[in-house]
Amino acid sequence: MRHQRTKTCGECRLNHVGELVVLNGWVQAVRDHGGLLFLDLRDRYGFTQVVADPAQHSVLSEVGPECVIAVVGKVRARPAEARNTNRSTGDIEIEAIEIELLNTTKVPPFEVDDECRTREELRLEHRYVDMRRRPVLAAMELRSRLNYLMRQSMTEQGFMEVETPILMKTSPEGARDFLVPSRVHPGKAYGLPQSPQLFKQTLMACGIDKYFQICKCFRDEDLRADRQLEFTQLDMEMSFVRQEDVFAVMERLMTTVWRELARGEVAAPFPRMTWDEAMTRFGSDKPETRFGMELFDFADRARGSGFRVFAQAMELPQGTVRGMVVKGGAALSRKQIDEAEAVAKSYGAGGMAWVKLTAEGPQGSIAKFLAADDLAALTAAGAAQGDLVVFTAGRFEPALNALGQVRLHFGRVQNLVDSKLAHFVWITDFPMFEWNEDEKRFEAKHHMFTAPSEPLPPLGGDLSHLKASLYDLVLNGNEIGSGSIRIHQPEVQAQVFAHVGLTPEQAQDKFGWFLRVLEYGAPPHGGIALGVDRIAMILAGAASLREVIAFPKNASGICPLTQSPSAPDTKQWDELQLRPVSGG
RNA sequence: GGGGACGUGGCGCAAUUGGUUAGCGCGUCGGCUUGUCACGCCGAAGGUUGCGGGUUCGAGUCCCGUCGUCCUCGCCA
Repeated sequence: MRHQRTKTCGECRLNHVGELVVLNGWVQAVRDHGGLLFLDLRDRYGFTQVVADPAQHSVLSEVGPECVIAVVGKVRARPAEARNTNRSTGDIEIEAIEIELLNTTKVPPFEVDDECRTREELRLEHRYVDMRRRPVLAAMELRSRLNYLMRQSMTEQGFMEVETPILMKTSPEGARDFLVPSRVHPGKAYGLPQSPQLFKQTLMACGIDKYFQICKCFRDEDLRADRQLEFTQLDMEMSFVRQEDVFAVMERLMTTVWRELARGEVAAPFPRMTWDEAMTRFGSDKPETRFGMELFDFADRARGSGFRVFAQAMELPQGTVRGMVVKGGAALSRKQIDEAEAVAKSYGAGGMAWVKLTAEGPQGSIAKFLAADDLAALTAAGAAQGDLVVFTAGRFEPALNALGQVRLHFGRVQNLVDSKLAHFVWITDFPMFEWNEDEKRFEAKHHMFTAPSEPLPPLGGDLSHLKASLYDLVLNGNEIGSGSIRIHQPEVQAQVFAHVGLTPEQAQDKFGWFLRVLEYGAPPHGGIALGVDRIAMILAGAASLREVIAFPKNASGICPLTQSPSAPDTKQWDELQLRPVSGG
């Protein structure tokens, strides 16, 4: 490169007129008028128009879109009628004196413009072309700002950033670990962190008091639009605190972030809602609170109902029947109602009962079973003529969850959500354990290090109603953070290990080192981890995490750019004393 | 592992009920063009319709299989 830039492509204005400048960048477009040629030069900072006489610059015959060039030239004002008010540099242009071709390009796989006119597969395969597009660049810049604001807020609030290991001990519960085989210790493997959980708790025992880290976490599970194999967390932990202290730190952080990046004020403190309330009102532990259509309890009416599905549901342990009023829903077609039922079924409901309240009386699958008292109960729940009422029946969580999903479905199709709103809400008092039907045992709902909010029952006792000091931060129906007050007493920790079915030997083998941490004066502590990718996605208004990750994996976990994962060669396997079982 | 959608020149799309030589826009290449900024005008090249098999006189279109991408259920402490 002979000519190094003295200005970026977004820099020159009328006050630079007359200056001799050098620009470096990519050719966005060439407009050849024969005796006069215009060329838009682009870099991260903007576009600048270059004017040249093709006869004086033979190199121009080789220059096309996405070539990399240097332009030496003089800034001049454009003729008044030729100014471009759509661009910040539109009042000036560069009169080319010399053009240096820094690199040519193959014909790009797609055009570099703001509109996305190609499939994502191709964009990600050629991310180095795709990211030259302004919207992609803007998402990357947004993320950079987000990282900066998070670091700044946490540092200002007295938190210390500490890095924890990526190669660590694998752990049994929770998501599947990524394993990294050890060469030096054949047959053994490190696990990549699903989160730095135990290290950050250990840092509390270390006396760090306030820790944070923006860190990568890894979970070997199937991907989704909002889930990647590796993702970024803002991880934090603090000592001698109650959950309100954690909330206050996060509220200061999020209000700052929203003020700076969403150009909208968010009021703190955020509303709080217990898990029971979220489930019963919204049918979700991550309620979308930007519209109403709340669920109501129909259990009392369902008991002994002539409609057998309702009556039988009430016989189940934790059995319930819940309803929801869809305003104006009596006008919906059978097909639209069937679609809603399909949603309920896809989330495990046996079906979705419904009744239309029409001028001719109740109509629909369960109309004939509804007595006057039942109809009065629907009216009390807010239903009126012209509405549709839908129901699910079954065990508490599946029945409510299915109806909650139907609620989201109607919210979408009826356009009930104002997408400009940002509703933060803390969900508190989660159940501590969850019954795993496959393994016939209780397992931790969050993780095994969460403190119970009440004393643990004796071993073998019913754990289903036990609540934990466990909380999620929810934004517009998205879980964006999850945390808890932790166990800091080794005896309590040992009890929890026992309750989830770990023998003392297993507990020692997997977590003995951590029990010793607690035995040497660990302080009471708690914390939270925020999903940075999801927050960036919401701020960017993107539909997929991939839009805010520079080099994301596709839905099957393949990196479209590098084609990882790839097959190690024989020598690599040999060094690890490993070999694939099948040919591969 | 299950369900759904999609796959046609480099890119985005079209092609009636199975029927002529698979068409259009963008891009690419060549020519013309001194005020464009999605420049314009003229011309050209570019296709194993993802892959394999089948039905048929005839398949982009129908059937079976397979691969890939996306969405999703399970899964994700």
